[in-house]
Amino acid sequence: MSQHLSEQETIRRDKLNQLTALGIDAYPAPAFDVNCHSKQILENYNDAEKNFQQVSIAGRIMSIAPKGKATFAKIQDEHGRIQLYIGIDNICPGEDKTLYEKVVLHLLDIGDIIGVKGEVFVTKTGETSIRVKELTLLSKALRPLPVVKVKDGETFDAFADVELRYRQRYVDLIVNPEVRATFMKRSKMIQTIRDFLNEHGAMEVDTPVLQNIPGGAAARPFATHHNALDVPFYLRIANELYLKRLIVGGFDWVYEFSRNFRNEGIDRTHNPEFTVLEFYVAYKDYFWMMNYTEQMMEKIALALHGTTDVPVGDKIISFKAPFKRVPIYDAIREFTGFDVSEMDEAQMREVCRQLHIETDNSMGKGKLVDEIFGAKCEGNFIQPTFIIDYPVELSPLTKKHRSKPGLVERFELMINGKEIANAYSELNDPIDQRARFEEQVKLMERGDDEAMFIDHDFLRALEYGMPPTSGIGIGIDRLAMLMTNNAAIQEVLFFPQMRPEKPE
RNA sequence: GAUUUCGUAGCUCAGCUGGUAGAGCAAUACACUUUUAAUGUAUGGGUCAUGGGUUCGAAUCCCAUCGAAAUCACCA
Repeated sequence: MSQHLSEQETIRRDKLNQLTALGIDAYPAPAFDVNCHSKQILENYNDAEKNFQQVSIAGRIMSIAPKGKATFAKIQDEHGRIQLYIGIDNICPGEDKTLYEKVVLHLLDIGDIIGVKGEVFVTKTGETSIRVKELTLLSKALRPLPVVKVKDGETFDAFADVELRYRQRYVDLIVNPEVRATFMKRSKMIQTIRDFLNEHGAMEVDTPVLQNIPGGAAARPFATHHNALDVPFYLRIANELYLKRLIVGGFDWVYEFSRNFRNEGIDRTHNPEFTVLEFYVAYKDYFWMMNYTEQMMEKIALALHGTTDVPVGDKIISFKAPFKRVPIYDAIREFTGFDVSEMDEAQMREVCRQLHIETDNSMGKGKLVDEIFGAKCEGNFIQPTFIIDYPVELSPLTKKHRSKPGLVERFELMINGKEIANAYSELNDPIDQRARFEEQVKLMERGDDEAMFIDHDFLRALEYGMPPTSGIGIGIDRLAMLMTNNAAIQEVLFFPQMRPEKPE
């Protein structure tokens, strides 16, 4: 297959051939022993002590500026950038000046990965640098890297085209340090959560992604097919029903970072695959879960920012526990003036009409409440707020409220006007659960294409007895957006889904 | 899915009401052994997203297609 090459690509391939002709392997096999990183040197070098006199370091050339018989280059390793001073007499002490005159001056490019050995010193202009004594090419780059320059905090020629950045995330990561920082934060966030759960005795588990009956959420699944069994499978939309089976099985606290798949639109807050942390704790209820959740959120904010005040857009969000708790009907009353708590479906439909909210016949009472809340209330909860006590119609897997008829023991955690987590006192009454599933079937018959299927094995599990349990799902990508101050989910996913590109 | 905007050199962009493509960085060559967005001089680099149409003439106007972004709808 022939490939169209740009001028610069052709030149680099020619350089590769020249290197080969000089007997230099552009992709050598031997390990290159690294004994320090850029950051270690920059933070710890002491010019009086003359430490770091035998460093061995590797990285990617980010700039290279020949100045006659000396060349300045900057290499980037995982921890940052450091300047190299490559003097002809340092790397070519003998008669043969080929390495400098040919390789350094003509055959090395921005983007190449090299390993160097040498001593650290400070240049006249005060920049801690490495005087290179040995230089080894470790990998030749055949494509030119975008060259981003920064001066006085101002960035020039930023590699900023979002399509290119997402499709070629590797380039984005090389060239944009703040992108790298976002993903490091995301990783640290997940680590903090995992540590927090493990400290409290939770067990991390794995449950099926391929499911016969996609359950645990209201969403349209991806369908696939298993050839050997000749049966349809669905990619999971949630792992809830499997984790509850494990609670039945006798594990009292299980969690999973669940990659979920939903066959819906893509926009700046939706990717077809996304990550939800779900965990279930036996013998707890949703009040316990609210307490635990706010502690966890506070811990995450502290781990990532060193404070509970987190900047998000032009706002500061305080993750300081405790968070406000607002019953959903109170929220609706506050933002619409209507008390819908005692209304029937027809009255509620009239309220929707007055509020200019579109409804259709597939919507039951619970769905109408959800619509009103979504349209008029949700966006107002900027600071972390638990919205509690949802209508039973909306929550087929949730235990009925201990004292409020028609409601369930459920909360959603709203932050910056978006739902971040959803939790319940789990429904463990198998008779009630069967009735709720049957309600879902009726909704499906009314045309709700997101109503849940009956999962008979899950009912069977409940019939063996599940302890009272509280469970939660936390949108990890959404939380990462908040914690890294990014408005697009694509910014916190390494490889967001996009339409396939045309072949080059 | 709808609407709007965008797609020009490796990257970032300019190119007014149509006259046949330009800058900075990057690249190539030369000079320079402590530079800092290095500098100086010279040079090369483009099926202007793709395919049609209008026109004497299209990067520019029109249509379609592909890709992206924003807003909306649905959802987490």
